[in-house]
Amino acid sequence: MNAEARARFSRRKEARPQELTTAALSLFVERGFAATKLDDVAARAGVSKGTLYLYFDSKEALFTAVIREGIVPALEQGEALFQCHGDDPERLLREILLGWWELIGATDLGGIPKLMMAEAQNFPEVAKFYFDEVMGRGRELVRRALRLGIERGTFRSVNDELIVNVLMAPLIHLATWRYSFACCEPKRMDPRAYLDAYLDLVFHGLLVAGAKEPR
Amino acid sequence: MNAEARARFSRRKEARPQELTTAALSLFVERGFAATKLDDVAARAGVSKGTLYLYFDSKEALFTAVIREGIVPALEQGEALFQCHGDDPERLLREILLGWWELIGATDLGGIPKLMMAEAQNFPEVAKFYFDEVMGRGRELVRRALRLGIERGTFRSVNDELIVNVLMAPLIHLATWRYSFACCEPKRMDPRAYLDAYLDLVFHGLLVAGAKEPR
Amino acid sequence: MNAEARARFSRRKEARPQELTTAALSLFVERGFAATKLDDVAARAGVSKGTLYLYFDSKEALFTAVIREGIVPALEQGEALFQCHGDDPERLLREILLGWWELIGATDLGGIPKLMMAEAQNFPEVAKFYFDEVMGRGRELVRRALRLGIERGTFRSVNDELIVNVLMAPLIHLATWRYSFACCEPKRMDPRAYLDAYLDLVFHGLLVAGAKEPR
Amino acid sequence: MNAEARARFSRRKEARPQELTTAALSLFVERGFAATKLDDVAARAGVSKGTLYLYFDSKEALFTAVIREGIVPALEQGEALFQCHGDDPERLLREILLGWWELIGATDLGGIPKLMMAEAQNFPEVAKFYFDEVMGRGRELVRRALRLGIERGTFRSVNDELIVNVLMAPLIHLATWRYSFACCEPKRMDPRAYLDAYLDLVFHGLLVAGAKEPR
DNA sequence: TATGAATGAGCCTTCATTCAT
DNA sequence: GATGAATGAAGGCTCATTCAT
Repeated sequence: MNAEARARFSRRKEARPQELTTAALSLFVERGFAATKLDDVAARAGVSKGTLYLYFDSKEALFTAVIREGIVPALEQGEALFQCHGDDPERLLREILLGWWELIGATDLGGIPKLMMAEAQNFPEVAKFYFDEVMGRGRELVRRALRLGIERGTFRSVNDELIVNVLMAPLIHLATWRYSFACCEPKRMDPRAYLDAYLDLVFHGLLVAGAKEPR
Repeated sequence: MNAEARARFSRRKEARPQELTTAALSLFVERGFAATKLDDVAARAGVSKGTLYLYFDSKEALFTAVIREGIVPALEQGEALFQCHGDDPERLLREILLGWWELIGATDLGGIPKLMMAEAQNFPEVAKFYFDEVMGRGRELVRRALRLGIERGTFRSVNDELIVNVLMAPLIHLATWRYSFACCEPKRMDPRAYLDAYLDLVFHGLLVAGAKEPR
Repeated sequence: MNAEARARFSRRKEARPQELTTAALSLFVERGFAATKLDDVAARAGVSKGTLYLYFDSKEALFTAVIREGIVPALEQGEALFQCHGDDPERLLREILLGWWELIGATDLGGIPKLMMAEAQNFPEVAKFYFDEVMGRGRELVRRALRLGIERGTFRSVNDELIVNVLMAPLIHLATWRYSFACCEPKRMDPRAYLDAYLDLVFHGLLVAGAKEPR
Repeated sequence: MNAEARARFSRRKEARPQELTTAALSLFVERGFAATKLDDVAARAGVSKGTLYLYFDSKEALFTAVIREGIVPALEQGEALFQCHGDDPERLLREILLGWWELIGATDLGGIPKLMMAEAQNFPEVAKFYFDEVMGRGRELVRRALRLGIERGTFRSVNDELIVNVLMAPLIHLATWRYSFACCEPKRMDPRAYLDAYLDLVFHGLLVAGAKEPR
């Protein structure tokens, strides 16, 4: 085997796990874990059923990989983005929330919250990991922005611990929507308009009365 | 068998379907539809597996009944409650939102949104029914309160169609939480405190700037 | 369900495990454990594949039951038979050896030694049970007869512990033969003649020189 | 590549088949044919799984080779050894029986009888070959010694055809033991002591009454 | 009406076999 | 010749569904 061929081959081999988790994610989100057949996962990834087992020990191991390896990169990317905007709490918070949507909610990863909520009780260990490492880190970003705004007197003095959940809920809801009731709507909801209405409400609710209008 | 015994027996017989849907709901919510075994549903309802088929044609028919017969009564009860409070939009909206929590979110029915979201794509017809008849009617209640407040000049002029979703999301999130990540929390979130922070944010966001502080 | 029907039904149900272990034994002996399909076991027992799992948790549990429940009754029967012949060592030993053949070797149980030898390393726990509870008890019978003969001066003073194995080997060999090379023989070996030659050799080897000819 | 290296490499290449059959034999004996994975055979031989198929067409072909090529050389060696001792039947027979143990029973080949008995019905053609070419030739050696002894008046007039089987059984039993119940024994049986007890019994059983004590 | 033994289609998983490198 | 990734047929096991009682 010459070097080039090995390289191509090897590139293929290294890409396999992600090809498989991507295929698995889309089907798990669409149908749920138990209702998804590994045959279909393999077919969507363009390989045979047996190939799956070269990379994952079991269906459950595949699920774990889908969650663990799916979202951590996006999370790290997000954390990197929001480490510098230290001076304007409103802008910082707005960018974090919109950034979540653009980096996760609007992408293929947007189904992970739905999937993880549906399966949390069936996979307590994965749920614990997701709760601590994924949700925990995401919430910390939001909370720091809230605290900064409160300290600066830009935001009202809210309970940041609880408000984080309230703030995230409509975003998660919107992401989940695409994989649940979207097809029931006669005319599709425009995510952009939903986000505008959401941010408008949120910042009117957060900014202190005398502050200038939210942008 | 005397008349009283017959009556009790008959009451029992008529109660069977609901005993079964109740058992099924709790398991469907906990594990998901596909991962729930009819054996377990029957056992939880205290009957044998075969008995299930005297009342429901199939597992899917059971699911349909769980959704259709589970939530419509609560919905009707809710609609009846909120038909009269016509004069104070803020109080009306607050009571609708809190009422949803108390009548649905905090009860055994609180898992239905989670269940229905998870299975919407597997049961498009049930999802359509739920979207139109359950969510549609619930959203209509909220929207009417919003419109009233806007017309009266109590609320800012928001896009009521979109804001309804934003308003409901944190409530649904809280209800779903109990069946997903609640067990991951080191110290449990207090629903009452969450609701207070939520309503505080929402009404600060909705009331016009000059209006008196939300209660 | 009336009493008679229930009885017949119930008789059926109680007989099932043994019907299944009997079918399994014959196939395990014929093909080996790993090469035997549960489909075939079920078919031979006249039931469907799923029925097997009403009575045995797994293929391995079926194997365990085949061994444990197959041979212990025969063993107990054997022990009961040979508890009384205390006065004539030669006759006692002869009857024990022939009795083993008639009660086990020549019956459907005759394949168990072959099966157990083939699978001992795959099922160490079952092997331990078989070694201790089955072989151990069988060898003890033979050894007691040997000792009695030695004490009485009928048998030469041999190492009874080791000779037990030597004595049993040709019997086990004959039983195993039926499930291995029997079909390779152009003309079938006559078990009766084999046993006669075996006993003739054994008693000529055991009896003290001066003793009268073995019968 | 210099001549020496080529030679070593080539020696290696020619040794491959035997390295593979040796690895396969040990695993087949330990676990049985069906329960042995070719992955493990290849790993034990230090090659990759694909390499196996350069030398054997299928798993069954490997089994055939294990039996055919494994034991025939030992058999030929044995036949060569015992062609000359024509004058002393007792010594001849004793050396044949002990020779079988040392050449086959005590070596890696000792598991073949166990393996072949277990798989005879699954591989009728190999069984036929083994029965005719291996067992047949071995038995013939023993039978000739028996006949010689009977003709000379050293041995009693036994049915040599049947007694051959009786004589071989304890040896095969001892060889099989190592691969079955050996690990169940609290204290291991000493093969040498077993063989002594066995030969003592056998020759006391065979020699005519008046003959001098067996050695 | 109620039961629970029986069924068999279907899925996860394994592993002998192939083949591109 | 040697490798090991890929294949897919086959088998253990589950569970929704049926039906005799």
